Amino acid sequence: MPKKINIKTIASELGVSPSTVSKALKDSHEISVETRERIQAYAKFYNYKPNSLALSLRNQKAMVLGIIIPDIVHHFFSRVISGIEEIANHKDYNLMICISKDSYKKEVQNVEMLTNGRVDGLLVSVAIETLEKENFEHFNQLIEQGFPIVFFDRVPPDLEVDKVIIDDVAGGYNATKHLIEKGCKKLAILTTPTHVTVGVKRERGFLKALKEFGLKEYPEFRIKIDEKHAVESQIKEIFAQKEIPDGIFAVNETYAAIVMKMAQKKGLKIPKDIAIIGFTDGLISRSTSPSLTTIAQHGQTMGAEATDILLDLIFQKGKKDIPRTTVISTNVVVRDST
Amino acid sequence: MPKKINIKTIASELGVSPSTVSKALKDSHEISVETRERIQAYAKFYNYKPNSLALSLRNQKAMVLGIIIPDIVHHFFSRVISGIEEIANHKDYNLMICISKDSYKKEVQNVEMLTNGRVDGLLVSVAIETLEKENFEHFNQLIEQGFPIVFFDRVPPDLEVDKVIIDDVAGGYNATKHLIEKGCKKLAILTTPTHVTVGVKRERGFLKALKEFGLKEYPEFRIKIDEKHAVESQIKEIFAQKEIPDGIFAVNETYAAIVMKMAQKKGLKIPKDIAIIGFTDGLISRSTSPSLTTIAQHGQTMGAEATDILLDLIFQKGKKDIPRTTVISTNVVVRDST
DNA sequence: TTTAGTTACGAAAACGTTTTCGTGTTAAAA
DNA sequence: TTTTAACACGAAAACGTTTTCGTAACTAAA
Repeated sequence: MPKKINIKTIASELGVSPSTVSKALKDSHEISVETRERIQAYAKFYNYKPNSLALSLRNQKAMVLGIIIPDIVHHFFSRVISGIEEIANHKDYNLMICISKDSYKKEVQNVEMLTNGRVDGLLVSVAIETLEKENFEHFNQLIEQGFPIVFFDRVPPDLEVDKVIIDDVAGGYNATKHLIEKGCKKLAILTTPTHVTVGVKRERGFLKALKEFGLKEYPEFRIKIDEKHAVESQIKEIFAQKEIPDGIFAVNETYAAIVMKMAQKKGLKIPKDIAIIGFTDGLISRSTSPSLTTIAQHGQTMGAEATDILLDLIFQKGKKDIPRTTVISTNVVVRDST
Repeated sequence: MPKKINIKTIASELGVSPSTVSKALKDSHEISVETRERIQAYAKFYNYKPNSLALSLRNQKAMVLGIIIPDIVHHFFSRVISGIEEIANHKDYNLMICISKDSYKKEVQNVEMLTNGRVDGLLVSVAIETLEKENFEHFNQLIEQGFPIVFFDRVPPDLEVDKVIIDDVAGGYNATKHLIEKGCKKLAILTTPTHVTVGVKRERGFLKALKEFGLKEYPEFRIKIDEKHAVESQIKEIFAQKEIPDGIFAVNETYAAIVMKMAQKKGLKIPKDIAIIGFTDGLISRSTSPSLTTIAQHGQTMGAEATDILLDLIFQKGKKDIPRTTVISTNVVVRDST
């Protein structure tokens, strides 16, 4: 098989100019039928494909969307990407994915590398370290330049920018409400440190539900889990009290699965002695025994929605609408743990 | 903030030529110290970043690696990508990910789109449909052109090309051996249709172990699951026999989790009545009750290994070594289901 | 026969870089 | 004073396209 071929070689090989070749390949009527066919046949035979880089440079369009996520080994993010891919693919856009590993530095690097002509727009879920630092300068510059960008899931709190988020407060509220409706009175929550926005919001929904239904708050049943240390030993606190809760809301699947196992090890029956509800309807929820009632997050929908917005932004570049925040609602998936 | 700036604007703004700017930014000693500093200061102030497309076009290097995978919502593939990312990132390469959705057509499109200057090399796990069709023409062309390409996990069987695979036969063998050592005599296997190479290989290992240890084969306990239909009803066959098996080898995590639940529903104790072993050490295995003994696949290692090979290929472009097949070994992760 | 209008193609610029090769100026050596 | 060398910069080509504009040749109308 011969090496990769380009317009210039076709031109010189066929004794015409590059312009003629370019036009012929686009079926321009500027070129005579014979010449056109001759060129097209040659191109087909040698399997000519235009160089994307040259095209992008010329057209000032990369036909690529950039994604920056904290982690890829993560069911929810995979689903989001899947949603993004679906929409992007439909409009002939391709994906360039970078992983920040929740590091501020890597995120800054990723942003810089992607926004220099490589991509036409950016979909970002912010790194935890960035959220802790509260330093969004790298995004600010882009936004002021009018670079198309949409944030999803983990978003910078006070930035005037398009966002797609899960309705975490409502999710937390509904999860709690579900537990209460199942008859739980003493509720525990396994949540995250305060800088993880989603955890905080779910917790807020939890508290809201408690208040609304007139249930007591048990501070000793509110565990903020720091993943830097052993998760189990932190959860153990719940069972160390003289009175254990009769319902647990875990702000993610993993915590829910862990606490379920720990409870079972203590001889507690689920949901009879303790009901457990998780967040994120991933693979884990289905495979625990009993299977886990959860709040489904619809990551795919989130990805699709964010991409729709981004493509709008790219398309109507220039005239900027005011940024909007889109909320993806959740729903309770009832299984056997409640 | 001003708009994005480039070398030309810097040049005209500062009354020098583009060449001077380019050299100054690279600290060339061809340019006087004052001019250099003037240009660098200006560039820094206006946050100049070179356009990657132009660079790639000029250098004939994209500094991007292409990945084609069948699916991204898949723990194993996520891990592979994570491994790829780690190595690639170390060498300043970025990732462009395409998802074939196991469709032949999409895979061909992906290959074409990636290999036209956009990426310097390709990492591919082949779509199921392609394996069924046994049509690898789109890869053949690349290989003959000497385009750097490495296949992983799902590889084209008879192509002279670099591959990184899991030692599935050994994995299946070890899984089966483990069951036998635990005292199982009547072994069942939940496997895939014949065109899924990995399933077939794991099954081969299974059969090899049976033979070696002198155990009987039970054709009625060999279920080839077709995911196009309800998985449960196919598995049910196992329990419909008058004698049920005392050990089950599932060629993936999902089947293992499903059969475990079904067995439990029949009132069987695990591992007392039936031992179960899965394949792929993912999230599910940890969260079932009892937790699942599995064969760990080391997806991350596979990704890293494949990337190492690909980068070698890219680096020593031209002088082609003979293609090698690298085998990533597995190991048994013993948990509570056996 | 002149003019106007097609037809069919090529030259050149542009996208944003880098790099090779000149070249004009100045300073040092002969 | 002339030659040589170093210095500091610019022009231009190249990467692979597309597109605007120009124009030679031919055809048809006046």
